[in-house]
Amino acid sequence: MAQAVRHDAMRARNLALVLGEVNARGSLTRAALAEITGLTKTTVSKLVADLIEAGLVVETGAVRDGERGRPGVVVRVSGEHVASVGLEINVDYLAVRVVDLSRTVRLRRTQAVDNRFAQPGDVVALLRDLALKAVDDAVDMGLRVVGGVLAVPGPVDQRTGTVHNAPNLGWRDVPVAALLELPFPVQVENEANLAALGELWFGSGLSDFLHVSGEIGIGAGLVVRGRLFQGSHGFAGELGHVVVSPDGPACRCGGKGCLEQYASQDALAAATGLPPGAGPHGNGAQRTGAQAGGASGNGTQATPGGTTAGDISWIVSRLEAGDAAALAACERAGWALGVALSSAINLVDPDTIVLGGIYGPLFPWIGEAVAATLTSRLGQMRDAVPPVVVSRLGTEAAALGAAGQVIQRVIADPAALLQT
Amino acid sequence: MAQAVRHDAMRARNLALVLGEVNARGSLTRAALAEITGLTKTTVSKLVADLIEAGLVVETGAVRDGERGRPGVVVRVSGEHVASVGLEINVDYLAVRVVDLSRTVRLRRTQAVDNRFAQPGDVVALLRDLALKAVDDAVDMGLRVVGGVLAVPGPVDQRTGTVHNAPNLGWRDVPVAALLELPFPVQVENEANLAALGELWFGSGLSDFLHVSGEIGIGAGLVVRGRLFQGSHGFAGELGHVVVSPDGPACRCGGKGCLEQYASQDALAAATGLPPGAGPHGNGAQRTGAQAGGASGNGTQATPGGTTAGDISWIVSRLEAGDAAALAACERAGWALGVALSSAINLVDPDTIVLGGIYGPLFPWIGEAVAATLTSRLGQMRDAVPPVVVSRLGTEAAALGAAGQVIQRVIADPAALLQT
DNA sequence: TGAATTAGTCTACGTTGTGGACTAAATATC
DNA sequence: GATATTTAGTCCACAACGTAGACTAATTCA
Repeated sequence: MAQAVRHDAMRARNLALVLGEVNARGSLTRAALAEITGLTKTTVSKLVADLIEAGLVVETGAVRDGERGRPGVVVRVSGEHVASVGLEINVDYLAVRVVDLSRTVRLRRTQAVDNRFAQPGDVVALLRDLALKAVDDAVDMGLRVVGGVLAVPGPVDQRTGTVHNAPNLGWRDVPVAALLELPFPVQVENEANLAALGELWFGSGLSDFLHVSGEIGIGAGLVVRGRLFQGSHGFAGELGHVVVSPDGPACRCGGKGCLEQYASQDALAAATGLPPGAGPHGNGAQRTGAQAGGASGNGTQATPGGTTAGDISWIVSRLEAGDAAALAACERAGWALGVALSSAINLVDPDTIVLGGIYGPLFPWIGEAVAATLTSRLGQMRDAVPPVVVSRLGTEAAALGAAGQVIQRVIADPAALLQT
Repeated sequence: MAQAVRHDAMRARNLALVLGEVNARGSLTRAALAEITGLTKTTVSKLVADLIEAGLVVETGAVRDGERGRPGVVVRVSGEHVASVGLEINVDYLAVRVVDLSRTVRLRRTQAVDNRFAQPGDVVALLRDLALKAVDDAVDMGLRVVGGVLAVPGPVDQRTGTVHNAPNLGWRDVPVAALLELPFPVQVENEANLAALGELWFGSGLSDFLHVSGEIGIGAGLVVRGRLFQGSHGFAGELGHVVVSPDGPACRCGGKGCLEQYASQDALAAATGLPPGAGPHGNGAQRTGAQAGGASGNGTQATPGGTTAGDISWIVSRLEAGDAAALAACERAGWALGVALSSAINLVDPDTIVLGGIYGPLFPWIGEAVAATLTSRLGQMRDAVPPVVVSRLGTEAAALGAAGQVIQRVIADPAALLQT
């Protein structure tokens, strides 16, 4: 529910307003800030002084010149003091990113591991080591890490920081946030949502889009006017289980003909001719063992062994070689993605479709089929069919979005930081 | 973009907070308000005094008693002064509702007309007459009408108050808001969205749901935490064109196998055996003529003549008589609705599904099929499949939601009203 | 009848933004 | 090169609003 506004809340709000404008426009003089915000020069000066004292903003020596009159002193967001960590647990790697307040990536660390062979506790312990090392390095750079967010491939209970169900990791009800016990608050979020936020803050500059994360599963994150849409329980965006064909192949979710059966990494690998559990990495027996250790309910899946990230480069190599099966698989996946997206567009009305994850490398072979399907299904009713574009961010998107979310929170409420 | 907070904005916010609590909890003493809002008794008293002076709130003689100590004076939202009008243009009727600030419906007026035989200008002129008469009556009751909202069956450009495309009326780019020229601001909105808001404010008391409006077309409105989700351009909720079967019957939208082809009023009437254009009202020749005057692009539809509201009671009578074709049509419609809703649930994660419009009278024959389809498609992945319930509001939902939206705006920002 | 308890008002005060005067630092003009 | 003009930023008296706690009012309990 809404909160009472007292003088301190008024101040907090105006601090956020000023910092937000500095953040959005790069660098500004106090005079320009007064003009934009509608506050008086006096007030803006006081607010900026507070922000400078807190180390969130710096005066650059540079002054705005050219016009006549006294030149203003330009301020910009300072990346020298405050930072956040973005963490990611995925099927075949762990990732840590440190991002400063000016949204500069200060540290990138990715470690390849096969998490399907490991217990949740071990995975989290390894991630914890990586995170603590990264924080140490950040401190050496003079940065203060104020918080972190962890991306996991599956739906999450945000309140408790528990991973509800991550089928590709074989996790069920794992209290990751508690297990991590880092020296700052850590929030846990669905990878697909964070990848969308990564695209928002580190991508092409759009602020209204549906971001599709193609991985072992297929998730999506909807950003409307710069804000993530989460649904009633935070489980929105399960694009992978949108119906493509109501009597199509059975899916692990219990439905039939879900998008994942046509366009997930596993489906593409199988259709291209990769034998189940016989990809470039590991072997079938080992994998099955790992799965039995954790996952359940995957019995109905077409490729019970699952695939690894290496498989996607194998598929790309087949496509580049002109392999007919691979090309046909992409054509079909593109069509299915188009069908599912046409439902999504009718329901949530996104401005643009951004394809990320495996659809990045596969874009040359599926982009056109997706766009063509959308045009044929939507073109008659609408003035404009949402354009389909590819994300520039690779597998980084989720970890960057995770780090960015903490930064976003500081920008949106700098007063919370001043008090401590 | 966010706005600067000055003293007046602080006050406006706190006025809204107090009024909002009074509105939400029915009636409260100043002391209770101070407790709930966290404001001091002094401040609450001042705010309440302003609200009383503006006529938005009244002291009821009644006092809260039972406990010891001085009894408090209870205040509640006053329905005696401020009111709004909800307007609706639909295929076969015009509706006007006057609702006061306490959300009591003060005036109901519905006029049956066949708007497919009329020019937009004539329809709007008739509605204008109805609205002005209703406003006169409201004034006689001592009410001041502060605004209105108009519900139309189709997507709308809210900024300009233009109906983009209402296929069932045969309207295209009609500037309704301008044509209406009522003596207060009127906003135009999609009927499906307003029906969802009607359900929110006048229905079963839920604040998280997807409301499905079954009519000639099928629309939906998503309410999350008491707020309507609109999408990037305000066109979200087009459930009627969600894919049920990608190679199903052609739809006027250009797609194939859209939900409307299975579960719209027209589809049900046709499947029950109503010959195209030969329903209880009018005849085929007349209808075709009316359609040619306005609509276009309906050539591929199964029942080009369309149906009228009377047809739904005809279908219900067939169902009550045990007609096999009608029962099968409902079974199929329920299944299709379930398939489309399973996609919607995966994408937007609603808490509850509320079926309204024609699905109200049809609920006994389709409710179970919808729920069963949802359970079979979603049950394995989720702890809980959203329950499917029926709306208590009949055809009134949209007009009530329209009126309610103005009331909601006053509650959310009473200060805006005080200034005038 | 008086003590206890709770509701609401009154008054001095603190915090924050405002508006206009004032100082500072640049360019334009003669 | 001196002076006018223009724009940036600071200073100070003031106004708006919420706060805190004393105070009055109205009820129940003993």
